[in-house]
Amino acid sequence: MIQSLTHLDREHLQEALNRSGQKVTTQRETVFSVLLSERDHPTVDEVFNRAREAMPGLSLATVYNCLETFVSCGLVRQVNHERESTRYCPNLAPHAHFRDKETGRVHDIELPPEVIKSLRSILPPGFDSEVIEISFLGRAQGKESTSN
Amino acid sequence: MIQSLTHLDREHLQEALNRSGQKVTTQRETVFSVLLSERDHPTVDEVFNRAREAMPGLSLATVYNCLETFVSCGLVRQVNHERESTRYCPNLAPHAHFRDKETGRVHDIELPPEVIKSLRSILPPGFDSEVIEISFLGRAQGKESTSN
DNA sequence: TTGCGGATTAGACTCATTCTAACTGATTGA
DNA sequence: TCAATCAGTTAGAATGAGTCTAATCCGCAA
Repeated sequence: MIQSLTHLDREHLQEALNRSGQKVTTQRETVFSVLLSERDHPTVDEVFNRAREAMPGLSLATVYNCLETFVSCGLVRQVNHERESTRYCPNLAPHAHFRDKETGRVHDIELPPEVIKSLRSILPPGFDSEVIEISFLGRAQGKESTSN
Repeated sequence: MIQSLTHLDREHLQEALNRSGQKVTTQRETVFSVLLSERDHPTVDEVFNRAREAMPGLSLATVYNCLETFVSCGLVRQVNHERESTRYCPNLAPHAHFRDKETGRVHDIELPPEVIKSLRSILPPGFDSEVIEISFLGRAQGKESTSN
């Protein structure tokens, strides 16, 4: 079930869109609330299906557009695993991803600053990186939480 | 220009294929030597084009098959970046990848064991990972080497 | 109220990858 | 020696995530 946006989330959305000169639309609100309602790193298709419950006329292209918009204005992160469909994640804190081999589920793993620092330190001189992607593949026992 | 396999490399190939019950073929030798000749993380298409210089009849499907075979018997690693074409890398030592935003070139970054350890240590209890993928995105100045 | 520009839409298109089914060629064993 | 077998190869078709296109929609400002 999609929860509608809290006042705070709506503000967050509006602020980020305005900052990059884009508008708040009901489609964007709907897609954004899908991402916030169940933080399980859905694919475009999953977002599409969930969003249509609230907004039956919504088109797949729009979901692609909305998600791309969110990524470009820094509201949401893309998560890629091998060549599987791209997944989307509204957690902006620095974190790695853990992909459960068995369930396919993706968990967020908090990334302490000192680990980020030690990673940056392995870069030879002259290499300057803005983005570091870290993903684990393995098994997660117990833990039914979908994490975020 | 594709160099033909050294005696050692040919043995390496044979050993790995035999271990998983598969055969050495001239196609596999050709594709393997393409990977070793220029360690620049080529895409399937690049491998295909280079390999055809030495073996004009070679088909794309075979290149896919060979590379898949090498991956499955642990001779070669796949490198994925966002949703771009998969690249292939015959460096089996633990390493991260650095993708140059400007040139698109991929460099290998050595991964010291203590960094791997510190990464593993951020996993909560119950999470067990076999594979860790680390990729940097940024700019590499100077350094014309294609690294491996 | 009209016009403008951004957003949305359906459907066509792309292109990496996978699948399929036929063929090849080496090996086995009768 | 010949046929059977079987892994590997091949061309081309199929798949499917994602992108593009061109038409339409909608909200706002003149």
